[in-house]
Amino acid sequence: MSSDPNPSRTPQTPRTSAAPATPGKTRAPDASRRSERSRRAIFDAALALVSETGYAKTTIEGIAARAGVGKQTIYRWWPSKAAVLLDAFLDLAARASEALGGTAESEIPDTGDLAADLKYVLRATVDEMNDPAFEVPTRALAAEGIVDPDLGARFTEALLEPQLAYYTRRIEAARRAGDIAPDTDPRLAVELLVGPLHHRWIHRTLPLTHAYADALVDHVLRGLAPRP
Amino acid sequence: MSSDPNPSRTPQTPRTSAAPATPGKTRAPDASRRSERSRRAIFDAALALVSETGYAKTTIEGIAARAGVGKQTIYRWWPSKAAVLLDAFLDLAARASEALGGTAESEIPDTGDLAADLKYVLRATVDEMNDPAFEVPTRALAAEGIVDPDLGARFTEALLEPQLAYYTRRIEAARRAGDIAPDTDPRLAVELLVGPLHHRWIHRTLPLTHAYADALVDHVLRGLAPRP
Amino acid sequence: MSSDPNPSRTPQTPRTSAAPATPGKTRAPDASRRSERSRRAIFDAALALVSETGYAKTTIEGIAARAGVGKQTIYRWWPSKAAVLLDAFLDLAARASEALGGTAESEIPDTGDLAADLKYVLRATVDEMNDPAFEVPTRALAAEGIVDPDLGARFTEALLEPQLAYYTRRIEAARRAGDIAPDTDPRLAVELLVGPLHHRWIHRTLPLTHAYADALVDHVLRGLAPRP
Amino acid sequence: MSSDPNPSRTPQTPRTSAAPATPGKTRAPDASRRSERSRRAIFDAALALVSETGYAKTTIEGIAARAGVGKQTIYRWWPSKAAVLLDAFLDLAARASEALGGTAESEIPDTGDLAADLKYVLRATVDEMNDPAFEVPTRALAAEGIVDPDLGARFTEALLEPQLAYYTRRIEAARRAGDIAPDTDPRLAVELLVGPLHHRWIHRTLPLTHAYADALVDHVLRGLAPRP
DNA sequence: CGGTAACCGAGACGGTACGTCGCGTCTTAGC
DNA sequence: GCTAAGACGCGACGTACCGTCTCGGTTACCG
Repeated sequence: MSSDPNPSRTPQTPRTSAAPATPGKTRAPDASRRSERSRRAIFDAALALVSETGYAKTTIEGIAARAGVGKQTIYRWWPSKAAVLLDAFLDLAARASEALGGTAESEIPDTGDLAADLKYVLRATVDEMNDPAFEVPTRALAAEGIVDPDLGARFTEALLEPQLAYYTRRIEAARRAGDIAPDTDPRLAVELLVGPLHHRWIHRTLPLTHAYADALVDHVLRGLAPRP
Repeated sequence: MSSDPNPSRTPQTPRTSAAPATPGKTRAPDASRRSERSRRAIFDAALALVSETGYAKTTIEGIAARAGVGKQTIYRWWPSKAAVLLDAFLDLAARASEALGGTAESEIPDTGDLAADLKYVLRATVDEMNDPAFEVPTRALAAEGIVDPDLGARFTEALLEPQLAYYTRRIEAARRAGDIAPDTDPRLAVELLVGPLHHRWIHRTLPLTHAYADALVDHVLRGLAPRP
Repeated sequence: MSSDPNPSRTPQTPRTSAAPATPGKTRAPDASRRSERSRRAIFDAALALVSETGYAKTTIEGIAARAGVGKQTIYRWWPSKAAVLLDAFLDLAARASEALGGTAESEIPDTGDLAADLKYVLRATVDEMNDPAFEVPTRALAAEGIVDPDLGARFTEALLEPQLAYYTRRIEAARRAGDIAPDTDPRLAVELLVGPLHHRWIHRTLPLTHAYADALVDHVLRGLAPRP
Repeated sequence: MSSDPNPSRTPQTPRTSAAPATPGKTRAPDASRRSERSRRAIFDAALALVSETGYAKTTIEGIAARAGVGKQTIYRWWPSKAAVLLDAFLDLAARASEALGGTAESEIPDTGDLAADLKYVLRATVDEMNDPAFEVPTRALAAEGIVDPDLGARFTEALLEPQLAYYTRRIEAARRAGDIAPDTDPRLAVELLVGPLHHRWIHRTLPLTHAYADALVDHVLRGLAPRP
C-alpha cells in the first residue's frame, strides 16, 4: 500500500464508477485535470476544522473558506461532508503509515507467543482510541456510518476491515501453529477481541486501559485453547 | 425499577438538576405546569417522523408541526433533537414494558442451564436489532451519543446499562452456582457477549443471526468454564 | 382639567363603551375593582422603556415585567401597545400640568400684542419639540397614529386638538380686537402657524429654532393683516 | 435629475458608501452580480403586499415568498422592511415619471400667474394624498421615518426635498419677476404652503380638498405680496 | 498558435431549518 | 374576580448552510 505511487486513492467520481460518459444528470468531471493543490487544502482544512470545532459544527462552506477553495470544487468531487472527511482521514492514515515504515506497515508481529502478540496490538489500539487526534474524526465517521449505510460501508471497507484482516491472519497462523483449537472460527475470534474494546469506546462505559486489553486477550484465548 | 411504573417521569429540566434557582442563562420553566398532552404529542410525532423519514430528515420544526405544538414548547423542555428522541424512546420502552407485565419485566430467566438462558436472550436481542421499528431510532441515538458525550451518557445510563445489568445478574448467579470459574469478572464476561454483537450491528459487517448468537455464547462460555 | 379629581382619565374598556354587560366576546372587566397600583406601574414602565430603548423595542412583555405585573393585566385594559403609551403620555401630561399651576393651565396669554404672544408660545413649542423627554414618545405616537387611524384619532383628539384650540381662541380674540382681517378663517390661520413647525419637526429637514418661530409668526401675520 | 432616466439606480450597498473594503460585520456583497430579476420581483411583491394588507402586516418573509425569492436575498441588499419599501416606492415613482414624459418631469409650470400655478400643483398634491394607491405606502414610510432617523433622512432626501425644490424654484422665479416681496425667504414660503397640507394629511384633522388648497395659496401669497 | 473547453475561486441565488422573541390566549394559585 | 406568573400555539425574525448556478480567470489540450 505504501508502494502505491498514486496519492489519489480513489478519484471518487461523484456519480458512476464504470460508465465513462454518463449521459445522466451531471456528467463526471475530468479527474486528470483535477487540482492536487485544492485536494490537499480541502483535506487539511477538513481535518483541522473537525478537530477544532467538532464534526457537527464543521460545514462544507467552512471547509471551502478555510481551504481557499470554491464550494463547487468540493461538491464536484465529493457527495457529502462525511465523504470528504472519510477521504481526508484515509489520506491522513496513508501518509502516516507511509511516513512510518516501508513494507510491513502494521502487520501483527508473530513472535510465537500469541497472547503477547495480541496484547501488544490491542494495547496499541487502546492508545489510539484514547488519542484525541484520532478520536474526534473517528467518532464522527463511525457515527455517520451508523446512520448512513453507504458511508458506513465505505468506512468499514476502507478502515475497519483491513485492520480486522491483520487479526484474522495472526489468528490463522496461530491455528496452523496449533496454539488454538483447530475448529476455531477466526472471524468470531477476532470479533471477540475487538468487539468488547469497541463497545467500551463507543459507549464510554468504562475506561479503556492496557489492563483491560490484557484481560480481554486472556479470557478470549482461554476459550480458544485447543482441547485435549 | 420494575416496581416503578413510569421510569421516565423526570420532567427533564433543561438546565441543572439540583440547584433550585439557576442563575444561568434562561431560568428553568415550571415543570408542574407542563402540558402532558403536548409532551405525549411530541413523543408520538418524533417517533413517527424518525421511523418514516429517518433521523437526519427529522427536524424540530417538523416534530412541532406534526404534534400541533409550538416550537418553543419543544425548546423549553429539551436541549436538542436527540434529547427529544431519547426521551421519546425511553417513554416508548417504558410504556411497552408496562403493557407487557408488571413485575418481572425482562429479567433473564434462570433455568439452571446458563448456555441456554444466554442464547435465549441473545437471540431476542438479535431479533430486536433486526427489527426496523427499533433499529432506526436506536441507530440514531447511538450515533448521536458517539459524538455528543452528554447524550451518550444519558443513552448509556438509561438504555444500555440497565440491559447489561440483566446479564450481569445472570452471570453472577451462574458463578455462585459454580457454572463458571469463580474468579470470573462478570462485567468482562458481559462485554464478551454483547460487544461482538454490537460490533456487527453497528458496522454491518456480517449478518446478525441466531446461529451467530449461539456460537458467541458457546465460545464465551468455553473461556469462562471452571478449571479443574 | 386639573380640576378633574379622577386620575383615570378614561377607563378604556377594551370592547364596548356604552353597553354595561356585553354578551359578546370577552365580557368587559369591572373597572371599579381595578388596581390603581398596577395602572401606575404600567405607565411608569412604559414611559421608561420607551425613552430608554425606543418605541419599537418596547414590548408588552417588557412593560409587564418591568412593572411587576401580569401580561393579562395589560391586555385586559388596553388594546395595543400604542394605546398604553398614549394613556401613559396623557397621564404624564396631566400630572405635569397639574403640578405646574392651578387653573389657566396653558392658555395662550393675551397681552394685546398678537405677534409677541404667538412668538412666545411657538418658541415654547419649539423647545418642547427639541426636548428628548417629550420627543421620543411623541414621535412614537405620531408615527403610530399615521398608520393606525383609530389611534391617530385618539391622539389627535386628546393631544393635538386641545393644543390647537388655544391658538384658535387667541386668533379669535385678535380678530375681535381688529388685529387681523375680519374674514380670516381662524382654523386656517392656526394651521399656517403650526403646520410648518410640525413639518420641520417630523421630517427633520432643517433645525427648529426660536428665530424660525419668529419668522413664521411674522410671515403669517403679514398675510392676516387687516386690509385698509 | 430630470435627465437621469433612472434616479434610483444606486445599488444600495447595505453598509458604507465610500469605504471600498469595510472592516465591519459582514462585508458588502458584490453589486455587479446582483440579480435584476429578483430586485424587480421584490419591489413588485413589496408594493403589492403593502397595498393589499397594510404595512404592519407585511413581512419580509411574505415579500420573499411572494417574490419567489430567498429571504437572504432581501437581507443581503436591504437593512429593513422599511428600506425595501422605500426603494420600491422610489422605483415606482421613477418608472412612473419615466413613463410620463422625458424631460420636464414634474416641474411646476410658470404661466406668469403665481397663484394659479401654485393652486394647480397643490390641487394635484391633494389628489395624490387622497389616492389610496399612494397613501398607504407613503404613510408607512413617513411613519417609519419619524421614528427611524436614518430612514427618515433617506425618505426626506429622496422624496420630499426634490418635491420641495420644485416649489422653491417657482418661488424664486416669482421673486425675480417681482410677484412677491424681494426679501422673501423661499424656503419658508414653501413650508408655509406645504406644512399645513401635510399637517392635515398626517393627522387627519380635516378633509383635504381643492378648496383648502386654494385658500392656502391665497393666504400665503397675501403675506408674501410685495409691499408698496 | 489561437480556440475552446474544462477546472477553479468566488459568491449570489432559492431554499430549509435553526433557535429566539414576542404576540395574544389560557390556566393556575393567591388574595 | 382581579392579580402575578407564565405555559401554550403561533408567526416572524434574522442567521447559517445547503446544493445549484453563474461569472471572469487561468490553464492545457487540439485542431
